[in-house]
Amino acid sequence: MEVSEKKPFRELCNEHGIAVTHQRQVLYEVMKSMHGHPSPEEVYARVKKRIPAISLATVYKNIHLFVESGIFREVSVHHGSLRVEMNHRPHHHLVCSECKAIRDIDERELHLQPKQTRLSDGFLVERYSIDVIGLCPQCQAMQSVQ
Amino acid sequence: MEVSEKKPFRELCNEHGIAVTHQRQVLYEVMKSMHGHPSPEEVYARVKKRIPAISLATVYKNIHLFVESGIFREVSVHHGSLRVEMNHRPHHHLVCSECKAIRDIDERELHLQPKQTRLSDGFLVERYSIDVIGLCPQCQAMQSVQ
DNA sequence: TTCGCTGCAAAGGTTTTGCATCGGA
DNA sequence: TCCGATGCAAAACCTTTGCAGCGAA
Repeated sequence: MEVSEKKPFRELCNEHGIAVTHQRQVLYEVMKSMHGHPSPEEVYARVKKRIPAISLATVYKNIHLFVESGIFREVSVHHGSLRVEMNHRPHHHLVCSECKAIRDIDERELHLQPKQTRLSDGFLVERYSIDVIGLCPQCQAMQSVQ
Repeated sequence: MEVSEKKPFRELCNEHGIAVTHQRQVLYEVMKSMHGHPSPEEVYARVKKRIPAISLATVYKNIHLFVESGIFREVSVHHGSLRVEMNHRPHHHLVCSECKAIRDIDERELHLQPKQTRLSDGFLVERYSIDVIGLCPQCQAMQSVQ
Protein backbone atom coordinates (compact mmCIF):
# COMPACT_ATOMS: atom_id res chain seq x y z
CA MET A 1 0.00 0.00 0.00
CA GLU A 2 3.06 2.28 -0.12
CA VAL A 3 2.05 5.11 -2.38
CA SER A 4 5.49 6.23 -3.52
CA GLU A 5 8.44 3.91 -3.23
CA LYS A 6 12.04 5.10 -3.38
CA LYS A 7 11.91 5.89 -7.05
CA PRO A 8 13.74 8.70 -8.80
CA PHE A 9 11.51 11.71 -9.18
CA ARG A 10 12.24 11.80 -12.90
CA GLU A 11 10.79 8.35 -13.29
CA LEU A 12 7.66 9.28 -11.33
CA CYS A 13 7.14 12.24 -13.64
CA ASN A 14 7.57 10.15 -16.76
CA GLU A 15 5.00 7.67 -15.51
CA HIS A 16 2.50 10.47 -15.05
CA GLY A 17 3.47 12.38 -18.16
CA ILE A 18 4.52 15.55 -16.37
CA ALA A 19 7.61 17.67 -16.91
CA VAL A 20 10.50 17.58 -14.46
CA THR A 21 10.93 21.17 -13.34
CA HIS A 22 13.15 22.50 -10.62
CA GLN A 23 10.18 23.76 -8.58
CA ARG A 24 8.42 20.43 -8.86
CA GLN A 25 11.50 18.49 -7.80
CA VAL A 26 12.17 20.63 -4.74
CA LEU A 27 8.50 20.63 -3.80
CA TYR A 28 8.46 16.85 -3.94
CA GLU A 29 11.58 16.50 -1.83
CA VAL A 30 10.40 18.99 0.75
CA MET A 31 7.02 17.30 1.01
CA LYS A 32 8.60 13.88 1.39
CA SER A 33 10.64 15.21 4.30
CA MET A 34 7.61 16.59 6.14
CA HIS A 35 5.52 14.81 8.73
CA GLY A 36 1.98 15.03 9.94
CA HIS A 37 -0.74 16.75 7.93
CA PRO A 38 0.62 20.00 6.50
CA SER A 39 -1.45 22.61 4.73
CA PRO A 40 -0.43 24.13 1.39
CA GLU A 41 0.72 27.26 3.27
CA GLU A 42 3.01 25.17 5.46
CA VAL A 43 4.48 23.41 2.44
CA TYR A 44 4.89 26.78 0.73
CA ALA A 45 6.78 28.21 3.72
CA ARG A 46 9.23 25.30 3.62
CA VAL A 47 9.77 25.37 -0.12
CA LYS A 48 10.30 29.14 -0.05
CA LYS A 49 13.46 28.56 1.97
CA ARG A 50 14.97 26.78 -1.01
CA ILE A 51 13.25 28.69 -3.82
CA PRO A 52 12.42 32.15 -2.47
CA ALA A 53 10.72 33.22 -5.72
CA ILE A 54 8.27 30.32 -5.83
CA SER A 55 4.61 31.29 -5.84
CA LEU A 56 1.82 29.88 -3.73
CA ALA A 57 -0.14 29.19 -6.92
CA THR A 58 2.59 26.86 -8.11
CA VAL A 59 2.50 25.03 -4.80
CA TYR A 60 -1.27 24.58 -5.06
CA LYS A 61 -1.09 23.48 -8.69
CA ASN A 62 1.55 20.89 -7.96
CA ILE A 63 0.00 19.55 -4.78
CA HIS A 64 -3.13 18.91 -6.82
CA LEU A 65 -1.08 17.28 -9.51
CA PHE A 66 0.64 15.03 -6.98
CA VAL A 67 -2.68 14.09 -5.40
CA GLU A 68 -4.28 13.34 -8.76
CA SER A 69 -1.30 11.21 -9.69
CA GLY A 70 -1.50 9.30 -6.43
CA ILE A 71 1.98 10.44 -5.38
CA PHE A 72 0.49 12.03 -2.27
CA ARG A 73 -2.92 11.69 -0.70
CA GLU A 74 -5.28 14.11 0.98
CA VAL A 75 -6.05 13.58 4.65
CA SER A 76 -9.75 13.74 3.94
CA VAL A 77 -11.89 13.38 0.86
CA HIS A 78 -14.20 16.01 2.39
CA HIS A 79 -11.95 19.03 2.69
CA GLY A 80 -14.31 21.41 0.89
CA SER A 81 -17.06 23.45 2.48
CA LEU A 82 -19.11 22.69 5.55
CA ARG A 83 -21.74 19.99 5.10
CA VAL A 84 -24.38 19.10 7.61
CA GLU A 85 -25.39 15.54 8.30
CA MET A 86 -29.11 14.97 8.01
CA ASN A 87 -29.13 11.25 8.70
CA HIS A 88 -29.30 10.85 12.46
CA ARG A 89 -28.96 7.09 12.47
CA PRO A 90 -25.58 5.42 12.95
CA HIS A 91 -24.12 5.23 9.48
CA HIS A 92 -21.00 5.75 7.42
CA HIS A 93 -20.25 7.12 3.97
CA LEU A 94 -19.61 5.69 0.55
CA VAL A 95 -17.57 8.31 -1.25
CA CYS A 96 -16.93 7.97 -4.95
CA SER A 97 -13.33 8.79 -5.78
CA GLU A 98 -14.39 9.98 -9.23
CA CYS A 99 -17.53 12.06 -8.84
CA LYS A 100 -17.18 12.68 -5.07
CA ALA A 101 -20.81 11.72 -4.48
CA ILE A 102 -21.58 10.72 -0.90
CA ARG A 103 -24.04 7.97 -0.08
CA ASP A 104 -24.93 6.86 3.40
CA ILE A 105 -24.56 3.27 4.43
CA ASP A 106 -26.11 1.88 7.59
CA GLU A 107 -23.60 0.97 10.26
CA ARG A 108 -24.84 -2.62 10.44
CA GLU A 109 -24.57 -3.04 6.68
CA LEU A 110 -20.81 -2.48 6.86
CA HIS A 111 -20.31 -5.57 9.03
CA LEU A 112 -17.94 -3.63 11.24
CA GLN A 113 -18.64 -2.95 14.87
CA PRO A 114 -15.66 -1.66 16.84
CA LYS A 115 -15.85 -2.28 20.54
CA GLN A 116 -12.95 -0.43 22.13
CA THR A 117 -13.58 2.84 23.92
CA ARG A 118 -10.07 3.61 25.09
CA LEU A 119 -6.93 3.14 23.07
CA SER A 120 -3.50 2.31 24.43
CA ASP A 121 -2.27 5.93 24.37
CA GLY A 122 -5.22 7.11 26.47
CA PHE A 123 -7.34 8.42 23.60
CA LEU A 124 -11.01 8.17 24.63
CA VAL A 125 -13.14 7.00 21.71
CA GLU A 126 -16.48 8.73 21.19
CA ARG A 127 -17.37 7.35 17.78
CA TYR A 128 -16.00 6.05 14.51
CA SER A 129 -16.55 7.81 11.22
CA ILE A 130 -15.79 5.62 8.25
CA ASP A 131 -15.45 6.70 4.66
CA VAL A 132 -15.57 3.85 2.22
CA ILE A 133 -13.77 5.23 -0.80
CA GLY A 134 -14.24 3.65 -4.19
CA LEU A 135 -16.23 3.84 -7.39
CA CYS A 136 -19.98 4.24 -7.52
CA PRO A 137 -21.77 2.09 -10.12
CA GLN A 138 -22.19 5.03 -12.54
CA CYS A 139 -18.49 5.89 -12.51
CA GLN A 140 -17.57 2.23 -13.01
CA ALA A 141 -19.77 2.23 -16.10
CA MET A 142 -18.10 5.43 -17.33
CA GLN A 143 -14.65 3.87 -16.90
CA SER A 144 -15.47 0.77 -18.91
CA VAL A 145 -16.88 2.90 -21.75
CA GLN A 146 -13.75 5.01 -22.11
CA MET B 1 -27.18 7.05 19.05
CA GLU B 2 -30.07 9.25 17.83
CA VAL B 3 -28.75 12.76 18.09
CA SER B 4 -32.06 14.63 18.39
CA GLU B 5 -35.22 12.82 19.38
CA LYS B 6 -38.67 14.24 18.75
CA LYS B 7 -38.35 16.93 21.36
CA PRO B 8 -39.87 20.40 21.21
CA PHE B 9 -37.39 22.91 19.92
CA ARG B 10 -37.98 25.12 22.94
CA GLU B 11 -36.82 22.33 25.21
CA LEU B 12 -33.70 21.75 23.11
CA CYS B 13 -32.85 25.45 23.40
CA ASN B 14 -33.34 25.48 27.15
CA GLU B 15 -31.03 22.51 27.52
CA HIS B 16 -28.32 24.34 25.63
CA GLY B 17 -29.01 27.75 27.14
CA ILE B 18 -29.85 29.48 23.88
CA ALA B 19 -32.74 31.80 23.11
CA VAL B 20 -35.72 30.62 21.08
CA THR B 21 -35.90 33.04 18.18
CA HIS B 22 -38.13 32.85 15.14
CA GLN B 23 -35.14 32.48 12.79
CA ARG B 24 -33.64 29.72 14.87
CA GLN B 25 -36.89 27.80 15.04
CA VAL B 26 -37.52 27.96 11.28
CA LEU B 27 -33.90 27.09 10.55
CA TYR B 28 -34.16 24.04 12.76
CA GLU B 29 -37.39 22.87 11.15
CA VAL B 30 -36.11 23.41 7.64
CA MET B 31 -32.90 21.55 8.41
CA LYS B 32 -34.77 18.65 9.97
CA SER B 33 -36.82 18.32 6.79
CA MET B 34 -33.76 18.16 4.54
CA HIS B 35 -31.94 15.06 3.39
CA GLY B 36 -28.42 14.22 2.32
CA HIS B 37 -25.50 16.52 3.06
CA PRO B 38 -26.54 20.13 2.44
CA SER B 39 -24.19 23.10 2.48
CA PRO B 40 -24.94 26.31 4.40
CA GLU B 41 -25.92 27.96 1.09
CA GLU B 42 -28.46 25.24 0.42
CA VAL B 43 -29.92 25.59 3.88
CA TYR B 44 -29.99 29.37 3.43
CA ALA B 45 -31.89 29.07 0.14
CA ARG B 46 -34.55 26.93 1.80
CA VAL B 47 -34.92 29.11 4.87
CA LYS B 48 -35.14 32.24 2.73
CA LYS B 49 -38.43 30.94 1.32
CA ARG B 50 -39.96 31.25 4.76
CA ILE B 51 -37.95 34.21 6.07
CA PRO B 52 -36.89 36.28 3.05
CA ALA B 53 -34.99 38.80 5.19
CA ILE B 54 -32.77 36.23 6.91
CA SER B 55 -29.05 36.71 6.42
CA LEU B 56 -26.48 34.12 5.47
CA ALA B 57 -24.45 35.13 8.52
CA THR B 58 -27.32 34.10 10.78
CA VAL B 59 -27.51 30.75 9.03
CA TYR B 60 -23.79 30.16 9.54
CA LYS B 61 -23.90 31.27 13.16
CA ASN B 62 -26.79 28.97 13.96
CA ILE B 63 -25.49 25.96 12.07
CA HIS B 64 -22.34 26.26 14.16
CA LEU B 65 -24.41 26.58 17.27
CA PHE B 66 -26.41 23.49 16.40
CA VAL B 67 -23.26 21.53 15.64
CA GLU B 68 -21.58 22.62 18.88
CA SER B 69 -24.70 21.65 20.80
CA GLY B 70 -24.80 18.25 19.15
CA ILE B 71 -28.21 18.93 17.60
CA PHE B 72 -26.72 18.39 14.17
CA ARG B 73 -23.43 16.93 13.09
CA GLU B 74 -20.93 17.77 10.37
CA VAL B 75 -20.38 15.22 7.62
CA SER B 76 -16.65 15.39 8.22
CA VAL B 77 -14.46 16.62 11.03
CA HIS B 78 -11.99 17.74 8.36
CA HIS B 79 -13.99 20.30 6.43
CA GLY B 80 -11.37 23.05 6.65
CA SER B 81 -8.49 23.55 4.27
CA LEU B 82 -6.59 21.02 2.19
CA ARG B 83 -4.22 18.80 4.15
CA VAL B 84 -1.69 16.44 2.69
CA GLU B 85 -1.03 13.03 4.12
CA MET B 86 2.65 12.41 4.82
CA ASN B 87 2.31 8.95 6.32
CA HIS B 88 2.36 6.52 3.43
CA ARG B 89 1.66 3.45 5.51
CA PRO B 90 -1.87 2.10 5.93
CA HIS B 91 -3.26 3.99 8.85
CA HIS B 92 -6.27 5.86 10.18
CA HIS B 93 -6.80 9.00 12.23
CA LEU B 94 -7.47 9.80 15.84
CA VAL B 95 -9.22 13.16 15.81
CA CYS B 96 -9.78 15.03 19.04
CA SER B 97 -13.28 16.48 19.16
CA GLU B 98 -12.03 19.31 21.36
CA CYS B 99 -8.71 20.52 19.97
CA LYS B 100 -9.12 18.94 16.51
CA ALA B 101 -5.61 17.48 16.65
CA ILE B 102 -5.03 14.59 14.28
CA ARG B 103 -2.85 11.64 15.21
CA ASP B 104 -2.15 8.68 13.00
CA ILE B 105 -2.88 5.18 14.15
CA ASP B 106 -1.54 2.14 12.35
CA GLU B 107 -4.19 0.12 10.58
CA ARG B 108 -3.30 -3.04 12.45
CA GLU B 109 -3.49 -1.28 15.80
CA LEU B 110 -7.18 -0.56 15.25
CA HIS B 111 -8.02 -4.27 15.16
CA LEU B 112 -10.28 -3.70 12.18
CA GLN B 113 -9.61 -5.23 8.81
CA PRO B 114 -12.51 -5.04 6.41
CA LYS B 115 -12.44 -7.66 3.68
CA GLN B 116 -15.24 -6.80 1.26
CA THR B 117 -14.36 -5.15 -2.03
CA ARG B 118 -17.81 -4.85 -3.53
CA LEU B 119 -20.94 -3.82 -1.69
CA SER B 120 -24.47 -4.97 -2.43
CA ASP B 121 -25.37 -1.87 -4.46
CA GLY B 122 -22.40 -2.34 -6.77
CA PHE B 123 -20.09 0.16 -5.09
CA LEU B 124 -16.49 -0.93 -5.70
CA VAL B 125 -14.38 -0.43 -2.57
CA GLU B 126 -10.89 0.98 -3.02
CA ARG B 127 -10.04 1.68 0.60
CA TYR B 128 -11.42 2.59 3.99
CA SER B 129 -10.63 5.85 5.73
CA ILE B 130 -11.49 5.77 9.40
CA ASP B 131 -11.65 8.71 11.76
CA VAL B 132 -11.72 7.72 15.38
CA ILE B 133 -13.30 10.72 17.05
CA GLY B 134 -12.87 11.27 20.74
CA LEU B 135 -10.79 13.06 23.33
CA CYS B 136 -7.03 13.13 23.32
CA PRO B 137 -5.36 12.69 26.74
CA GLN B 138 -4.62 16.43 27.07
CA CYS B 139 -8.24 17.43 26.49
CA GLN B 140 -9.45 14.78 28.92
CA ALA B 141 -7.18 16.33 31.55
CA MET B 142 -8.54 19.81 30.71
CA GLN B 143 -12.10 18.60 31.14
CA SER B 144 -11.53 17.08 34.55
CA VAL B 145 -9.88 20.30 35.76
CA GLN B 146 -12.79 22.53 34.78
C1' DT C 1 10.23 25.11 -31.60
C1' DT C 2 6.56 23.89 -28.92
C1' DC C 3 3.73 23.28 -25.30
C1' DG C 4 3.55 22.92 -20.63
C1' DC C 5 5.06 25.41 -16.36
C1' DT C 6 5.82 29.48 -13.58
C1' DG C 7 4.91 33.88 -11.14
C1' DC C 8 2.01 37.52 -10.51
C1' DA C 9 -2.08 39.71 -9.67
C1' DA C 10 -6.74 39.59 -9.68
C1' DA C 11 -10.92 37.19 -8.98
C1' DG C 12 -13.91 33.73 -6.80
C1' DG C 13 -15.99 31.21 -3.20
C1' DT C 14 -16.71 30.42 1.56
C1' DT C 15 -16.81 31.86 6.21
C1' DT C 16 -16.17 35.24 9.89
C1' DT C 17 -16.53 39.69 12.11
C1' DG C 18 -17.84 44.46 13.73
C1' DC C 19 -21.46 47.05 14.74
C1' DA C 20 -25.96 49.18 15.16
C1' DT C 21 -30.45 47.64 15.99
C1' DC C 22 -33.94 44.43 17.48
C1' DG C 23 -36.34 41.31 20.44
C1' DG C 24 -36.77 37.29 23.82
C1' DA C 25 -36.60 36.35 28.72
C1' DT D 1 -34.63 46.36 30.97
C1' DC D 2 -30.75 43.75 29.37
C1' DC D 3 -28.04 40.81 27.01
C1' DG D 4 -28.03 37.88 23.36
C1' DA D 5 -29.52 37.51 18.40
C1' DT D 6 -30.01 39.51 13.91
C1' DG D 7 -28.86 41.82 9.37
C1' DC D 8 -25.75 44.20 6.81
C1' DA D 9 -21.47 45.16 4.92
C1' DA D 10 -16.83 44.59 5.04
C1' DA D 11 -13.04 41.76 5.87
C1' DA D 12 -10.59 37.55 6.09
C1' DC D 13 -9.39 33.33 4.39
C1' DC D 14 -8.40 29.80 1.10
C1' DT D 15 -8.10 28.53 -3.55
C1' DT D 16 -8.38 29.14 -8.51
C1' DT D 17 -7.64 31.55 -12.82
C1' DG D 18 -5.88 34.48 -16.74
C1' DC D 19 -2.02 35.77 -18.82
C1' DA D 20 2.63 36.98 -20.32
C1' DG D 21 7.02 35.14 -20.23
C1' DC D 22 10.12 31.14 -19.36
C1' DG D 23 12.10 26.65 -19.85
C1' DA D 24 12.00 21.42 -20.43
C1' DA D 25 11.77 18.14 -24.09
